[in-house]
Amino acid sequence: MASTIKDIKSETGLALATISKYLNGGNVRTENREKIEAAIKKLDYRPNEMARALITKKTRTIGFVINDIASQFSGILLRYTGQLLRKHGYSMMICDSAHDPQLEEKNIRFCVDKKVDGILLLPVGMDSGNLSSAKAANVPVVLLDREVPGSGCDCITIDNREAARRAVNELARHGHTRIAVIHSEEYTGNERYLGYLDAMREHDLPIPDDYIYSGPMHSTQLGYRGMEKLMALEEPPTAIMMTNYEVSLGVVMAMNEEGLKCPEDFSLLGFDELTLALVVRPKITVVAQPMEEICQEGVRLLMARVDGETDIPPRRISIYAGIAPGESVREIRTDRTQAG
Amino acid sequence: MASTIKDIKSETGLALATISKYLNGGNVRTENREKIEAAIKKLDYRPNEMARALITKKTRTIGFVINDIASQFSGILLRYTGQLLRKHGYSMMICDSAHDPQLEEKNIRFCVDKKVDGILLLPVGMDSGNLSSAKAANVPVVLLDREVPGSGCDCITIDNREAARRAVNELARHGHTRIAVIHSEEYTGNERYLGYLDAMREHDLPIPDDYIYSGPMHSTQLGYRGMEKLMALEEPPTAIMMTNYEVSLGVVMAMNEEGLKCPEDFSLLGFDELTLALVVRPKITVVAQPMEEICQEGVRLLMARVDGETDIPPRRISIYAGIAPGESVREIRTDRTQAG
DNA sequence: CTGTTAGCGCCTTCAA
DNA sequence: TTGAAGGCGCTAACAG
Repeated sequence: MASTIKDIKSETGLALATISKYLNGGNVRTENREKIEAAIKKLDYRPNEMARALITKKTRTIGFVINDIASQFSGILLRYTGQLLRKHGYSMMICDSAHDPQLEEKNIRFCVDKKVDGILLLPVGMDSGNLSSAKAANVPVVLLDREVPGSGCDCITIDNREAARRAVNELARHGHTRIAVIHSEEYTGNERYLGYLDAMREHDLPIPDDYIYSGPMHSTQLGYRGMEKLMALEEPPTAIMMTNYEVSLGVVMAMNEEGLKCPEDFSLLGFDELTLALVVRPKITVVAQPMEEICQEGVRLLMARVDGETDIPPRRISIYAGIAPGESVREIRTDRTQAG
Repeated sequence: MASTIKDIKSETGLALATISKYLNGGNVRTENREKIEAAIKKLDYRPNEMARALITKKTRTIGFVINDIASQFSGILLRYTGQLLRKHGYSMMICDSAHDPQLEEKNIRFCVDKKVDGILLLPVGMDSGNLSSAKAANVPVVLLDREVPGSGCDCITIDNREAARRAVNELARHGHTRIAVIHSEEYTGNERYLGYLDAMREHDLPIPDDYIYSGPMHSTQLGYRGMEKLMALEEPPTAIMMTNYEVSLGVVMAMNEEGLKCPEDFSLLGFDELTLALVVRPKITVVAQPMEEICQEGVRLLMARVDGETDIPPRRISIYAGIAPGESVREIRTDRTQAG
């Protein structure tokens, strides 16, 4: 058995309240403080967090419910967030929703049951019903990377639609007119698809149905399947906009298997500056999400809510995401395909 | 305020014990059960896990303390482990040590303070002192992927040394005699380095100091720096053994920057069948770690310990890791370099 | 099967 | 500043 505050009591002969006050940073006579400190060291005493939380109703723990822990993007977000929370004296409890909305609901409930002080959520879907347990228990939730309509939560995203629009503009500026998109129907995938449409209309470019490939969620498979289709087209596109990192992986795999090269055969434009952008040659041009900033803002807002800020209505913070240039977009001079 | 068991009491008029028994799966008169269930639904009652854990001393939560949450290998391990634990009715609390042994010590202590029932540890270093808080609190720990000498814990690893030996044999079989290694001084890096030495001696191959590049820990930087050095050698190796995934990333990046190709300029052999092995052409030959099996065994052993198995001495389970062939190793016919 | 009675380990009034 | 007493929400003996 671990030692308890009572053991400290019998060791020092002091009253429980005195010891408790010391533990919580109160003023105690120097003489007694030394006694207590000695006893703590001797008995290797550690306060029981459960008992403490039972009374104070604070665990100094934040739950991070994440859509897909196996994705690289998640890993980096979690790394930053963990560091930031630690600076605030908070610990982090991570739960993986594995792309499953029902699991997400369970995870949120689990965090609430574990009495976390707040939740960071990178949501799987768009269903604000998943948040009901947190709402009922008055646990503040901050959304990261994706919005959930009607959630009433603070939310940090990048300017997805606008960034996608700028990216596709880049393709048009290089003379591309046959531009395809592979996107998911998730929040980010859809926003980026809308940005693609914005840019295409802006430049008065044709948008054949064949040039739009979509699936329920971002995955390597989605990119792979989409690229297979696009390559098989009678009049294939010259450029492809890939709405997320995993999709990009799939596209590159499909091209590899066909022995096709970028940018000679296809110009590519993706999202996120992760492994792929570092190791594949030529380097792929991507929209680079400022992940550290997303985490900073998210933690800042959540800490404010946890500290009792309750009167302020939900905020939506949109962070600018720039384009990190690579060599995956070639110049097209005439209407016909031609090496750049 | 959330409702408590007392609210159920006043709602139903039953005694606390009856309700408690129902909650814990005991037999209750049908009539009362229906009353309780109705009250629970009406008040949206959820048992307070803290109060419950305070008495039972069981949280049904496992802590997973991981060396580097940003690595892909970790992400996949966490995904599998979370699924397996869930099947056992356990939840998982993930803590990132970010390659920092001191943080690892804090993380383990944090898990112990949070009263987890057991800990899965993918350790940063070799210091069993980090485990003292778990030892003192009698919290079982199972080591994953890496051993910690003197830890007295169950441990699941692959046959690192043997797998590396087999891998280097493969290089020798293709006629390579000038084989270099880039390794870390961490447990896995070192074991794999020993396997390299085994194979080199077995084939009576020279091991110039220049062909061995090492650093304190696995990182992209280590691979990048190492490859820079190897490429600059007067008599460079023809093949390179990379002792982990991040190292491989760095090596490929360095080769890309010099415009060198695999396998024409260098034959490569790595570890882990992750993104790199999927998207880089030619495909890189790697030692493929059976990650799912590692997790299964780890969870199995930990569950046994948690269920009170205390008399059995620590077990070391070593899992066979095979080679997933790619096209990154070319054939060498004569002593001189020659395209395969 | 049900109800009563003690606590789990700690914090927080109060009075001294 | 200190000590005694009560209670956070729940479970685990008992006795009925």
